[in-house]
Amino acid sequence: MGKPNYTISELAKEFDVTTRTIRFYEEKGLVHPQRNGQVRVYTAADRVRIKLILRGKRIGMTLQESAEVIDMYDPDHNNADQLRTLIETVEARRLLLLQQKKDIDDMLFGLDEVQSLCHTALRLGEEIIS
Amino acid sequence: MGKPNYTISELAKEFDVTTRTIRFYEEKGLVHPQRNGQVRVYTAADRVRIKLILRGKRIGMTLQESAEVIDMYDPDHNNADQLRTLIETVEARRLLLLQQKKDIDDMLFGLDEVQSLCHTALRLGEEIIS
DNA sequence: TCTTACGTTTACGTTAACGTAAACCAATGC
DNA sequence: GCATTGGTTTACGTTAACGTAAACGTAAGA
Repeated sequence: MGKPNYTISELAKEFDVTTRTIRFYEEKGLVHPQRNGQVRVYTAADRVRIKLILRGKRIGMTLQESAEVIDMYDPDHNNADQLRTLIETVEARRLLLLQQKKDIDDMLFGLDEVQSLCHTALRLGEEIIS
Repeated sequence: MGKPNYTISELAKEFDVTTRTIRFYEEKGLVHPQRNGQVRVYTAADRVRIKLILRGKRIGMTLQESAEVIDMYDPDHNNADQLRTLIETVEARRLLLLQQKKDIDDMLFGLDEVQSLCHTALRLGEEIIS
């Protein structure tokens, strides 16, 4: 019943990465699995961290950047100064993300145009045949 | 009056990259500036290509991926088979971009939460003082 | 008992995307 | 005339994010 635990290969399969990758993330301090003797035991929290890392990767973040974003979630920021610094960090990251969304929208728009041209060209080709 | 041309350092300054970077893109076949004797002369088209490359970089695309996307724009795809292949490529890329948008939105949502927590914590701190 | 599956550490190899430095040429201002 | 500015090629160096391989431990199953 308690919290579910995971082996390294379970997580590797779920997220479609190699075990090497997961151990590498640990090496870089991005996850901290417990140990049962020698073998690594991953908690649900570890699993979420890996998920967030991979989400970051998909939008081109480095592991360090993902680590920073993840660190924003944990409440180890006690005093007001740290909170204000964190808020600024969050705002900076937000701006980057918004720029990325704009870049993606621009690119999607470009793809729309390409697609239209393709379809038009195909239709013209068919007309000639018919 | 004619089309504007650019030196390598003009473009480097405009896009905030080094000249080394621009020459590297040429080395990889991403731009093909003309020459005035030894020196490179960049056209408006070259400038756009560099712009698109950097846009791709911002959302985590490799140079090769950017090159592929850029190649979608040029109409060197003559026959129907090539057009259909291109349409599939466009669709695949579109799916990737939509996933990226979702990832960004998820991350923005997370940042919203973090920000709320920060502000709440700061307000509580002020109350104690007042 | 032996092999098969899964885990471990250690360490060298690899690719992408430039950085950095050397050594050189060409026009320009003083 | 000569230093400065901006361009060139060539080539080795660097960082991130793993891949790959060796060499080993261990528990389960035929």
